Amino acid sequence: MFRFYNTLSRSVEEFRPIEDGKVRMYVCGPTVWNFAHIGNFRTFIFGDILRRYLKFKGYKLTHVMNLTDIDDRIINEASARNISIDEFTEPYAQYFLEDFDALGNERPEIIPRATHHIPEMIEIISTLLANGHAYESDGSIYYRITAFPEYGKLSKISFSGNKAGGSERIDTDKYDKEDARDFALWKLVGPDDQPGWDAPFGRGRPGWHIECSAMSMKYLGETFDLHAGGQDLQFPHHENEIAQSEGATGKLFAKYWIHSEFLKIDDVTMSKSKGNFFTFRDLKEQGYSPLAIRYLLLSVPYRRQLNFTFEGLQGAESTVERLRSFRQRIRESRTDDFGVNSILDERVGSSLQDFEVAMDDDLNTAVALAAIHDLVRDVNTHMQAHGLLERDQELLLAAITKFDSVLGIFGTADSEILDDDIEALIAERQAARNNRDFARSDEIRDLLVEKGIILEDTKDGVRWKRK
RNA sequence: GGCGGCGUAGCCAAGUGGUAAGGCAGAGGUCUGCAAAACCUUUAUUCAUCGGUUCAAUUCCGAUCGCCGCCUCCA
Repeated sequence: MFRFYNTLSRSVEEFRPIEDGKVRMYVCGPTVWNFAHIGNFRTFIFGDILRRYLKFKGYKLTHVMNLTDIDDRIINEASARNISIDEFTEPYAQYFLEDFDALGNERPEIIPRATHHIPEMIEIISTLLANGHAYESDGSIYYRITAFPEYGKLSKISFSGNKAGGSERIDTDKYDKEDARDFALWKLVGPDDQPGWDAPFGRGRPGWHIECSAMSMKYLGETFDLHAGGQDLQFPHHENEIAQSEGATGKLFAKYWIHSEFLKIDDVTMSKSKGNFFTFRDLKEQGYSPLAIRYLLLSVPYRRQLNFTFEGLQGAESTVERLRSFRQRIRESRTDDFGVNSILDERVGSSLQDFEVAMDDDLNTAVALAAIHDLVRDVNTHMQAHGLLERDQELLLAAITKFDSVLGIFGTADSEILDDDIEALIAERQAARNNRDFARSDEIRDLLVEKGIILEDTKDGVRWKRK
């Protein structure tokens, strides 16, 4: 049973896809020209974990994540440089995707760009105009919220009593709209030399929400299973997507909505306006590893606001290292005996079960990680006393692979091959140690550290790992 | 003003109506030429405060204090 909190119903629900065994999900991606900060990546990492876990559960997946390229600044900048939007955004998209990959995320099946879907947007807007959910004013097209009584069902925002201490924006909007809440679907572009697209209802640019309606429905159908994104997108972005899509089709847009919480930095919310945000690359340049960053970001369940501190990141670094060492130790452990050790057999089984129960419970990554840590500790203790049997080794490596197919925190396996000169150095050091020439032996050890190889002497002989 | 979240050890945090997961850091120990790794032991009579309900509350209810988010095209 896989349960999670559905923003739409505001309750924890059992997950039932519309079509048996098949899940269609949409995640709102970043605006390409923004350099995604580390908080953005928490949302994408949880999108990735959701994706991986659905696969873990055996669902066939179609996962769409857009890269928004229709921001006014992008259009204007590309135009000013006299290059296409694609030419302008490509380097930024690549930059983002490099970070996305480096953090261990699997690429979604489809990563569409808004500017390639203008006809689909125009089609929805035309439908909305035809059925009375939209109207023209001063050449622009607006959504008619009064025509969609369910407006606000996702965010539960009431417009009746929220004016006093809140936004002035709604009342002072300069456009001539029927209702203050109405939002733009298509913004008129006046002179022909301004960048814009031709539409039956005039030359213009799409509004800020229509792209996600157009692309999600194009690739996933008019009704699909999951829609995810950062918590801040809940209103107005996702609310407006619902209004547009359901206004046009008359059908349910997305069955489940999942919003991930923000990050705090040393107890203060990270935001552009506060200027306290780091990008992934900032942290990487400071020497933190992608795995540790990923670990830290996913160590707190997605609906909790994680307090990001450098102390915590340092801790994540240690934890990840311990997990990797564990896997390497298992892989390298000697397995002279054959047979089944029933104690470990059961232990591994219960651990996998604990892991799955935790993930089933609204993707509780904190508890899922605890299941892994418990296993690591118990196996270490066991190994210390009894060593491993071949069967144990297989079981454990398979379990780790299974955990990691969901979390992606163990990283790729270290290369098993060392250069000949490093092999020679290790051998020379062993010889020196055997002669109790510890000065030379330590000298070689330091030398190898410089080359990124860390040696550890164990009772089974020397072990190495890459830094 | 409207809607929502949070306050648990030095830090990050899970969690439940029956008496506190896990990680990091710290301390002591085993092992080691040293180191590293690993392992063992240890660190909250207590879960913001005050009331209430209950045989029993950190967990439910109320109040108070503190912090945060959205309502403003930052995930």
